[in-house]
Amino acid sequence: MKNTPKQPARTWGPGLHPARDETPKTLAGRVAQQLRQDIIRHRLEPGERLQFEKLSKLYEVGTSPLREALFQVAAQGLVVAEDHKGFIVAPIQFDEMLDVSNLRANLESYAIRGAIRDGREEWEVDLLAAFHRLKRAGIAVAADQDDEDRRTEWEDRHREFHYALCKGCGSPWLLHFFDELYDHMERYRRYFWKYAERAVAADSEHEAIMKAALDRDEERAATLLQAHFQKQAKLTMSLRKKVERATAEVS
Amino acid sequence: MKNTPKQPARTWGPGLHPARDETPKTLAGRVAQQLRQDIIRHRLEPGERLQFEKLSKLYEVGTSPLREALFQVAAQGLVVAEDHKGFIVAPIQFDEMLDVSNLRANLESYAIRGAIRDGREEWEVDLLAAFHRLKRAGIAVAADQDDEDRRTEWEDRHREFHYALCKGCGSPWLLHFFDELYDHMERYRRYFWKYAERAVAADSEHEAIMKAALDRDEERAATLLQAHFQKQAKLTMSLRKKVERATAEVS
DNA sequence: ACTGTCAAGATTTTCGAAAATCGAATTCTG
DNA sequence: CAGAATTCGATTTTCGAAAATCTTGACAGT
Repeated sequence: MKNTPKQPARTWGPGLHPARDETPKTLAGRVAQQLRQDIIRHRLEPGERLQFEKLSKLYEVGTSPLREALFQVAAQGLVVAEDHKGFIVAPIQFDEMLDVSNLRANLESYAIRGAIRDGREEWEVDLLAAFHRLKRAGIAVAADQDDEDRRTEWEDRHREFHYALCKGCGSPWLLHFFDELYDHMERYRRYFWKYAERAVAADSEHEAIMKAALDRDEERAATLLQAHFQKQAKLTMSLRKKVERATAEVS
Repeated sequence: MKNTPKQPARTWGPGLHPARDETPKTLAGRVAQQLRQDIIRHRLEPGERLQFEKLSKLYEVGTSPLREALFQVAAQGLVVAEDHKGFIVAPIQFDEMLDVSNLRANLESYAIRGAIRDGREEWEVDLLAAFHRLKRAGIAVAADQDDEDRRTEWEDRHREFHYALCKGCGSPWLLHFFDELYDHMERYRRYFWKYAERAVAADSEHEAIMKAALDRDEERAATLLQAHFQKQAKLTMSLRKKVERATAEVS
């Protein structure tokens, strides 16, 4: 028996995904993560120019890893690259936000249907746990609306809850797209924090969706999820006007 | 009136997309395109290790642009990166192919519905033109099944046809995902060319879909599109077995 | 006053060598 | 002899400087 398989002996990497949780061992990777965070959290302003000299000092790395990091984040759309002109933080565009929201609605509906059909017990358990954590975080936020850390905590739990909903579908590509889209959505949500007086908890909606999912009721779950997104979209649209007035004053 | 808008004066890049057609002005970008092509067209084998020295000679560039190119393509999933271990060409995984196919079915259905609702006359015209070109390319392929160039031509037209279907939906993000997924799908399709005796033209299906779209019949168009994908999936599943037998013999 | 050309300055992109990391073979230890 | 620690060669990653490109502003011509 000859040992010459066409595929390499060890099935190297995963199919995809840098695996969200594990920290990169390389400088470029670490900088990429920091960049993502700094953009989503608005430490870097939308449309801001990202010059190598500045970033090099800020993150304390040379140009090579910095450049690689920028390309990684650019592939995700959080920064925009133009040849020989440099990089900028992706500008805020409300139309894009709507686009992202709509796509998420479609994608997550599709995912939840798949999960309800194929999801195993592990999926159910994880989902339940994720909701529990989301609920607790929601209570904490309600207690003090202005606590940045609590909102961040809630934001993380919120992501994990939606992720848990989708996870059972067993589609790596879908989960990959989920990650990309969610980052953008979070950026927009945080952008609104500055203008919205109160956080919209909507935990009851989340609970209803979860219950439908655990009941294995495809139609109900998908419908509720769609409604969830639609409501959110309407809310942000109304905020949009407020923001546009506010920014109009500035200029 | 003070000139200090928060957003930069010129609305720099587009929201997204390196714009498929235009050739990059930078070495890194060019190499990235070549890499994509070489992977999709199987000039580089699935699972093959991509060492800097080799690629550096092959593409005649230094390590910096090469590295950047690899990251760009890795973000797309055509190569897999692992820290301090290097890059490999993404392995062929039939499960992934199914995943990609299913997601495409969902995404393109969603897109075509949007296009039928919102698509303007320009969309209709482009779609018609795309189909015409696809048809001609199909005839050329039928005349000589083994002509590599004709199959490539058909493949390009096929992509453009499906793209034209989706384009009217006006969702940049969806079109972005379309691009990513299609590249992978094409790679798998080309992989099968080695094992399939005859190309499956299925132009009649394409025509039916187009007509439904031009009739602005959402349901019919979406249903036909879904069926189109389902049929394709079944076909490839049967080929899969054949391929697995063939590769089993090799090892 | 308007337009186009050209040089200077600033910035990005690329190269080539140095540093860091990994995997495997080798040596040391119990 | 088994298992842990170590050294070595190969490869990736990073740095710093050189080359290429773009932008700005001055200047000349119409």
